[in-house]
Amino acid sequence: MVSRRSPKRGRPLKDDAGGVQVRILDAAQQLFLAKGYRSSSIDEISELAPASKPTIYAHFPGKQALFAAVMSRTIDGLTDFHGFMLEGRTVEDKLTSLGTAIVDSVIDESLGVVRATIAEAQRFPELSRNFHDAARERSVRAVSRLLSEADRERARDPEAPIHTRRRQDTAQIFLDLILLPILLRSLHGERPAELRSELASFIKDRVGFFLSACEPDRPHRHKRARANRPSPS
Amino acid sequence: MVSRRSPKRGRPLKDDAGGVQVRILDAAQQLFLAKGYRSSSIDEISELAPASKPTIYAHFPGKQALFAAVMSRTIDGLTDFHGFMLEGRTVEDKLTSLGTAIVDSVIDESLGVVRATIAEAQRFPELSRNFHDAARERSVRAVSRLLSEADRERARDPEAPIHTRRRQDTAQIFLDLILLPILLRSLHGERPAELRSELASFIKDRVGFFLSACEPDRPHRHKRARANRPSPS
DNA sequence: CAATTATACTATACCGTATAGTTTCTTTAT
DNA sequence: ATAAAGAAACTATACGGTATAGTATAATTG
Repeated sequence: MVSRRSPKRGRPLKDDAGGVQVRILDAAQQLFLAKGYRSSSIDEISELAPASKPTIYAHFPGKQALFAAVMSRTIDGLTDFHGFMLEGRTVEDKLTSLGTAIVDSVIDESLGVVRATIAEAQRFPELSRNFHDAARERSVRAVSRLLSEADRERARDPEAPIHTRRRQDTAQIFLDLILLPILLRSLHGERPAELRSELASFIKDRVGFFLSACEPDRPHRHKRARANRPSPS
Repeated sequence: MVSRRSPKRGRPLKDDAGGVQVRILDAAQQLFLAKGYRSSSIDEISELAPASKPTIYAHFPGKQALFAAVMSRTIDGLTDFHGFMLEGRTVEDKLTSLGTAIVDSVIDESLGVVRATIAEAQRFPELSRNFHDAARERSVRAVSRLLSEADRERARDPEAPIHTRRRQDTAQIFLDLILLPILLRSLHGERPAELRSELASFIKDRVGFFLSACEPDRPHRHKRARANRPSPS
């Protein structure tokens, strides 16, 4: 009984771009992110790669190391929002488009990693912490830069650099207001299709709230229209 | 060779308050929440309860059912913030104490359930969804009520009921601004000790931002300090 | 020679069931 | 009443079957 499925054996072809290691990482990533660490077996990875088990152990000392390698690689490949551009005329439009782009990107790319790092926070504490810290820092940096840009466009105000620190806090708030709620719902299994229907109005709402706090002179859409407000006392 | 460890065997005493079932659920909860579904074995649970394996299977049809039972019970036992009171003189103080209480409560009670429901969102989709939806709804309801109260105390304004819907949105924002970031950091393994040091200033900051958006006339602490603020042009 | 494959193997872990024995509560017969 | 019989709930232990991490061996190919 010879090989039954694939006649491919022995040394890999010279042009096996990337090679076995990448195939192993790809397969492992797919399974780990979909089913978690404990429920993904080396045999499955071996079959999916495809790569024989000994080969896997030749490249990685064990399952844990493979998981760690997969996660680092996945994290490195995540979008960092630095390429995003601000579209729209008003500040509100700009921020809405930014929020939408961020949410979309995270929903299609990062859900698996986030779930995996949270699920395995006990088994791989350092990995989980590092991922979260790195993701936060990178996203805050990028959003912070974009917020500065929006601000600079709106009113030429060159005294900005002083508030760099504060501006990062503001960027963090922007992300927490818009991205986190959606992220949490997605992590709990809400399907993208259901989300998308509410997304636009949700983001618009949150951007409105965000601007209410940032722009003192802005009419306050959130609580109640200014006109209706009787002097409160 | 008779029983070596515990002489307790056979039919349970009539006043065996709670009984084996509770012991099983307790043990299962401890393990499931700490190590996840796949990494907790029935044998371990049996040993920890303590309860023999047949007994476990007499009470629950299988591991999945046991997990589901554990999660429902855990969810039912979660604090729903309804007993919380508003302390402090100013609105700011009231909201700060509310935020602190909520964050504290979630950090020491709910982390495990949240992690588990997220981790097993693929295996138990309904459970995960239901948990998230219920938790959201309950917390929003409670916070919403407390916000109304704070508002009513501040300015006697009995026209409130009209804005019920909006007020729930506001409560949701309050939670998203204050609870979610801390929750996410905790889920990624940040130790409570590290968090506590920043907590006070973080919550104060977020409450400030929240109020900036809600109270039009409020001085905007967020953007720049009140004292430092030169008339902004 | 170097990388890889197929295959078989070891050792363990785990779910779920089966068997037999123990203790306590409840019912029934006297 | 009280003793015997039975039912109920549990324990300890072992077993079947499967899955899984990791290793060993020999064959194959560039």
